[in-house]
Amino acid sequence: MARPTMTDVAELAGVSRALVSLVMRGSSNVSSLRRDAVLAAAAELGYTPHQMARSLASRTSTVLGVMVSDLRNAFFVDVVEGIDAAARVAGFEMVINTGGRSPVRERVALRSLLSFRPAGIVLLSPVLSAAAITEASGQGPLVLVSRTTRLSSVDTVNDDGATGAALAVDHLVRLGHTRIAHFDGGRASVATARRQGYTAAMRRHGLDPRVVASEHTDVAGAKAVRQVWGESGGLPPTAVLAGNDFNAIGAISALEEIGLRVPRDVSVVGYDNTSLAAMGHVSLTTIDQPRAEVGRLAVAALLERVRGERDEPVRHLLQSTLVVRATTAPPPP
Amino acid sequence: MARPTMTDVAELAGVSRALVSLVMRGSSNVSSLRRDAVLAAAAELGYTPHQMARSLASRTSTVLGVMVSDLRNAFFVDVVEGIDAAARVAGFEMVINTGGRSPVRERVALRSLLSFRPAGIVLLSPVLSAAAITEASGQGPLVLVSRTTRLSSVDTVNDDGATGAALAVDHLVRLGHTRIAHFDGGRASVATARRQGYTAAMRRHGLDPRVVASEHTDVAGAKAVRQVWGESGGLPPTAVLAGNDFNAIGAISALEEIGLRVPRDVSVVGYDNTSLAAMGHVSLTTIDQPRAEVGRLAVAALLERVRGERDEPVRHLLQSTLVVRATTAPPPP
DNA sequence: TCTAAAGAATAGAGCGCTCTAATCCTTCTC
DNA sequence: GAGAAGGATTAGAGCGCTCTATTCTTTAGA
Repeated sequence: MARPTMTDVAELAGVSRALVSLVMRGSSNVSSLRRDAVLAAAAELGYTPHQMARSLASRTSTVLGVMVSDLRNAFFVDVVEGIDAAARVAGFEMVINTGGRSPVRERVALRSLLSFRPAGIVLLSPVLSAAAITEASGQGPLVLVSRTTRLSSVDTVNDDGATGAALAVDHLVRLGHTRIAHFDGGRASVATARRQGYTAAMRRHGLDPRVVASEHTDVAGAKAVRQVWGESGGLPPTAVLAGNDFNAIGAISALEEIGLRVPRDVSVVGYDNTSLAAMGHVSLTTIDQPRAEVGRLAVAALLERVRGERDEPVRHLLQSTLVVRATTAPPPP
Repeated sequence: MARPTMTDVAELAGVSRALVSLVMRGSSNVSSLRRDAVLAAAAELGYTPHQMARSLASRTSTVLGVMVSDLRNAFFVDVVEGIDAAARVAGFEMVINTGGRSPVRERVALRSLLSFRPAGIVLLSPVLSAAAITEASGQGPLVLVSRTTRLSSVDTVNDDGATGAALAVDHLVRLGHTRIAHFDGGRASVATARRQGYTAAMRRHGLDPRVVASEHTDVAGAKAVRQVWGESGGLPPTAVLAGNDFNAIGAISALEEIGLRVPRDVSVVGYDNTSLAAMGHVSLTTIDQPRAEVGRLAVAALLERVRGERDEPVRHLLQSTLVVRATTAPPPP
């Protein structure tokens, strides 16, 4: 009942264990006679190589570890799919782990991933401490997605949040808006670039930036709306650039609750173009990041390090695009 | 630069490798003197046990493999979180893999998972062939979530879709609806129970069931609406029980497009209570499954098998609850 | 016919760990 | 002070595989 091992296959095929190993690894220096015998024996026994024993003996790994800070964020899931596709093409297998946006849990998850001695690690928007990242980077190639670092042993893949935010501002200005608020992403690692891009773009247009503290959740988006429109004095914005799509959805709900129509009274732009934004019922104007490409680049960077083709860090900065849907329109007269 | 091994720690601490092994496994038969020395040495070298070598030698595994058919479905993600939490408590680590709703990819993913010789496997709503499941179940404990089987070597955790659907019908009937349609989930494995529950509940109320072929996507939901309301002859339904939340969202969009208001003109009920449904902007009446509980039960079932505490299959059928939000109301007069 | 070279197959050590059995200390008892 | 008992420690084999030599075949060349 025990699972068959290489020795079992070797015995059945009447060859040595080493030959079985060669066949399983697809070596060309094997006569087709023996190869067929080995494959037949393996099939008969239902033998499949023991991945762990294999990587232990070869001191190599075909595993790419991926730590996702938050699986509930559709953006990350799309990146994961990109990673998976690229990894499969390269003959690697992806193994995911999640940290639930908690530094402690992320640390545990990362440690668990590392205990498999993977060929490399991708951290998706980790909230981990820089120290933990430094430590992990000593164990092998490491790529950071949606987070920056100064470590030269670590590669990064980020979207150009500054340009993306500027795209949104330009779009709104073109529609005629002048009072455009930004709901900030708070401690999210991508928030800084977006905020700076927004502020710079507003200045460029000769407009006053207005950054409202918020977070990347729908609850926070709703709260920010109630705060801004609840204030007395000053004219309220006619447009909002939310920190991400979730925040935008929350904002829209809250706006409609206080009797404002989107986009007739207020325009709203999201960020990330999650599947949520695309749904007919929502139809959110938003900024799209090439998510599959993010995953692909992360894997590519990792593999370059794995193969020792590169030592210097690479910093990918991906261009975003504007996706116009139904939540933006000219401001009310 | 090579990663430290047990031998390095043993030498630095001035003890045998076996003793280091005992300390790392937390054995109580070690003097605190030696234990401290070993731990100090391990800390100094930055040693962490090599999980693969460990499980190879012990012929055991602390890995629970999880194959998720579709990470984009928030429902599964919630179950995964439940699995993760339960696994961690039991001292196991979860490793995820995804099959992208393709039988071929799922097969690859499952094989990859199995090559790690995990302690057990959870398949989340797989579209895999029954043959592949049978084969995998020979390799170790296997739990199926959101899919049924007759295999006695496999445990299952499902929600009671029939009762859940009945809950929705009862709610709508109570509001006064009599023409209630059901948008079927097609080939999704949970669709059958929901459909049967709907049909039975309608009959129980003396109403005519009306099942519309659809799928578990928003596009399909919209299409079903256009089909039903595009028909000439007969009165259209005043309420829809969608196959799941995505389908419901699509249906709502399409209804609004053809000028019908939800819930004033038509009531819509979803299924799964995904985070989507809870968002203010959507606020969907839906059926809630205890997702974290699903994950917990799956892990529990797995561990009972791992520990050899049980041989007969267990079939969990979880009760759902109705969550009333803003998409259901009495029918128009 | 003999030898060299290339190709095919294998022996055996070792990857980093666990586990069994054996050995080494203490301490306790009479 | 001898022997038993029991806890602490270690030696060494082995998990399922890969990898470096090494050996065995075969074929080609002179």
